[in-house]
Amino acid sequence: MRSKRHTLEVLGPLDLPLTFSCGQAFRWRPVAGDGAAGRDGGTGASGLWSGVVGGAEILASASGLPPVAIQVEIRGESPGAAALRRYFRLDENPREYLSGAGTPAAELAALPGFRDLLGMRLLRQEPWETLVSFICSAASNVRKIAGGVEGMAERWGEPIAGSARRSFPAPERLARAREQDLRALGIGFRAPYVLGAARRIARDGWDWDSLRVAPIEEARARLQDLPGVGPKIADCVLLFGVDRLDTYPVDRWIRRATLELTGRRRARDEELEAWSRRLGPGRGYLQQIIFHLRRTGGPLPPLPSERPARRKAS
DNA sequence: TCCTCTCCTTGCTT
DNA sequence: AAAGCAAGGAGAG
Repeated sequence: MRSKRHTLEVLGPLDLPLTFSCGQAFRWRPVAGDGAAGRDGGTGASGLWSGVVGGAEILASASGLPPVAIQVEIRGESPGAAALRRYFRLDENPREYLSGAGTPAAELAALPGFRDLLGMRLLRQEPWETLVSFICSAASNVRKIAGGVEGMAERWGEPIAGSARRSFPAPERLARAREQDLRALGIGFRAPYVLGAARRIARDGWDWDSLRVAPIEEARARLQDLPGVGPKIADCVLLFGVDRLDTYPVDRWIRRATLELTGRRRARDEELEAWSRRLGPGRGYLQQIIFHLRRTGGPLPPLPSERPARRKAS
């Protein structure tokens, strides 16, 4: 099968390495530099990335100066250029999530380093793969999660024509796996959760589309009914898998960062989530940037509007 | 109902 | 080298 190529024009800033490595997706990896070079040590210095979307391997790279674009080469069943634009969320400009001067979102954007991260694109990923990925994320790290997800694809996924990679296996396929074989991939105590979720969905069916429009509390409750899915993972699935940017997943890093931003010493997760609503409808995207900012840039200063008023000396 | 504690795998870090 | 730690969840108390 001949591979197809597309040039996807980008609205707004774009940082492909950040987009693929920030912890939202787990099947993108740098392609070693081609030819005699090949000495980037897997750092992606060649600028070329390989990922799997549906039944296709996508080779992606960012083209140079404005107009910025993503060059893609597709192997396997092409999802089509329109679907890839959706996947990369190229129809939106991330700056829109900061609109509204004087709002907490705008204050966030003023923090040092924040603007440099606007090239992070929130991918519209496949819900089922997102669910499994984040079930595996419990008390883990990006590297281990990626190993587990890739291992499931290698073992139970469908081959992709013209590619060495495989699609992510459907729930019905994972439901037939043995727990022991899942554990062999290194996902440990999360194996029975993955298996349980796969079996439930394979047996009872699952309507992802209704999660896209359901009231957020109802959507969260439905996901949390699955084994291995609590509040944090439910929110991640909603955010990354069904395009619900009106979620604010609270993990230990976001908890710490949000406490700092609000200038509070302690708060329950629900209170942090309630505060996040002031960040507007794009708070899920902002969460992802805050996460990265907090992990790489140290403590965050309180936002001006949240800073407790200083008492005047009497 | 809500909070806190412990256990659960694995592998890398200190 | 033993202990700590990592994008949590489930179960007990």
